[in-house]
Amino acid sequence: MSGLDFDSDGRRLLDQLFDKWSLLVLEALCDRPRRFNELRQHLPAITPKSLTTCLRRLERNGLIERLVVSTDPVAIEYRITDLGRSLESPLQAMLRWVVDHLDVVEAARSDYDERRTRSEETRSVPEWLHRT
Amino acid sequence: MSGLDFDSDGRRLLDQLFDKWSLLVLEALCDRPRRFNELRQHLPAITPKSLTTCLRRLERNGLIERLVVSTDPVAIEYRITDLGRSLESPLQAMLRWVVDHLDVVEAARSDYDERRTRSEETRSVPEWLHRT
DNA sequence: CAGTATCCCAATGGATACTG
DNA sequence: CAGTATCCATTGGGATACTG
Repeated sequence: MSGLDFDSDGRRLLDQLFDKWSLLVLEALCDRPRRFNELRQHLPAITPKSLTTCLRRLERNGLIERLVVSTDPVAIEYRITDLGRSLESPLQAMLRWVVDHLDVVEAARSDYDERRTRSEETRSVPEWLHRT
Repeated sequence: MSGLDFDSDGRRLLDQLFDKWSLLVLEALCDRPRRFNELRQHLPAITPKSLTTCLRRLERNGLIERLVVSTDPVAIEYRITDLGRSLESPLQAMLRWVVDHLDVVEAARSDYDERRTRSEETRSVPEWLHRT
């Protein structure tokens, strides 16, 4: 009754879905099919290696397809599948939440850090909390 | 027009939100406030260290609160904040998608792996794709 | 263009034991 | 009960260079 029951399978699926780039790549492909280097441009910070890994995973999970288009110099494009499309709206909702709440989360962090540093002048804030 | 524009800030926020346990912990707290060991029971595989880390992060991001309840032996409970609550429905949607599609994703994987192993008898499937 | 191949480091997170 | 302290293994992922 407490909502969803996650056994280890759910846990692991979550891992693969939410790696560092998957959500962003998936969103880019929701928009329209794209090619490898288009995606690289769209996600400026991604390295070719990471992008490859990410695309293979999404493909393996059935969320996207890799298509070899027989044009003159063959083009390779990635496009979302029906399964991937079914994730679109939950995905968009999450991403939208993130952009809509960037500032308030940021504020919460400053707040937290300040309270921490004020109350205990001795111990400094663990820096693992600081990476944005 | 391609939807959301993610600069590095969005990227990093995503990191912190989607660590290995955050979503699950957050969901557990959406249900009702819980105490440390309650959460441990609810997430059987989590270690105390990971749970602590996760809770501190969520707290720092303003999604949950840590409350010291002055009962006889003091009780400590974690409860979701309004900010955290605002994430509830996108979160539930994502988790629901996952449970609803566990089997079809699983099928897609078997499919992918089989096609791979069939087409190239030589190279075996990279095992990093195998961890469920 | 669409990747692969290496090298390498930082960080996540498991296991375990201990504590106010 | 609610953590903290260590130690340690894995790995995700960046940088860079190379290739069919």
